[in-house]
Amino acid sequence: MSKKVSPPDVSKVSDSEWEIMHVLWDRGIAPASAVCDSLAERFSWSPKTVRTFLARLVQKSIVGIILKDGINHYVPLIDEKPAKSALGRSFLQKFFGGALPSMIANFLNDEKITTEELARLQEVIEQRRSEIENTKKPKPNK
Amino acid sequence: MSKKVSPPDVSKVSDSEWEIMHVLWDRGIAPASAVCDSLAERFSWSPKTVRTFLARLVQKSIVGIILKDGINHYVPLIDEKPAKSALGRSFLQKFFGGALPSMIANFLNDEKITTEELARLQEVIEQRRSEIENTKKPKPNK
DNA sequence: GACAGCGGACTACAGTCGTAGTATAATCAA
DNA sequence: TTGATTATACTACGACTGTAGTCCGCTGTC
Repeated sequence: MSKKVSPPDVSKVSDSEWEIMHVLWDRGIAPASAVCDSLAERFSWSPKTVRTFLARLVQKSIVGIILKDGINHYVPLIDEKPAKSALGRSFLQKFFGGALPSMIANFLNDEKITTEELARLQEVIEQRRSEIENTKKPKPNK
Repeated sequence: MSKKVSPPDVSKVSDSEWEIMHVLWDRGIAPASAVCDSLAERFSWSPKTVRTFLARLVQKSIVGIILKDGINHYVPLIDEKPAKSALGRSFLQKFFGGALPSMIANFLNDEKITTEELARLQEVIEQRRSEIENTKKPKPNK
């Protein structure tokens, strides 16, 4: 019956741990050494440090371990999109009282944004809008 | 000469401290007791706790103290919009590689968003778009 | 078969955060 | 004036974070 033991809570994940998650989401599964390699480009963390983060993520049930060829391989236990959505919602709530347009306006205001990007934004929104329209009344009259 | 001693760094402010900032931004200036009152609606923090947060914000040069009528009044030393922008950019960078459309799409996807909100979003974007158009060529031909 | 290195589990340690308690000085009420 | 309240400053303390170090067992190499 898929009883939820302890629903992984994204709010427990620290900044550095998210960096680990990005790598794991990218690779799907990876041994610690590969995670270290991926991060080496952007951070100068000791492998020990990376392993500590991995261990903490495992403890938090955000990452799982699969033993393969005698060494630990790490896999994300939470999906990327839902996690980002949750974080986004939380951020939105915390700083803009949950009002998406208000947040967007803030982003648009001080960003050096191009009209092309704005056009892309409008596309995205327009598309979503029509999606909603279609699901709202799948068949106009049955 | 307005020499910047230590530029207040928004990344140093913790979650709880931001709640204090919201109140101070709202009120402009307030004694600790008023801050406590404002927060009492949404949190059950002891006044001691609130004062600790205030003190920490002062130490971080995010909030200033003005002595008035013999008691401390607290004032924000950073503006609301720039602070939120900085936080927004940082969030955007951390989770969406800085790609605004990508973030927006994420928000739109799993939110129970209304067509009204989408319409408002389009308005905001359209407005920003025409603003850019106008600044780009203030006078079509001079 | 003894040592060098790698991976893994456990330990360390200072700084930050959430959440107050204590001590002290000034203030108000009776 | 004395006792109660309040404001301010200082202290406390456990959990979480960043950043490793230690110890131990296995493996491959002379």
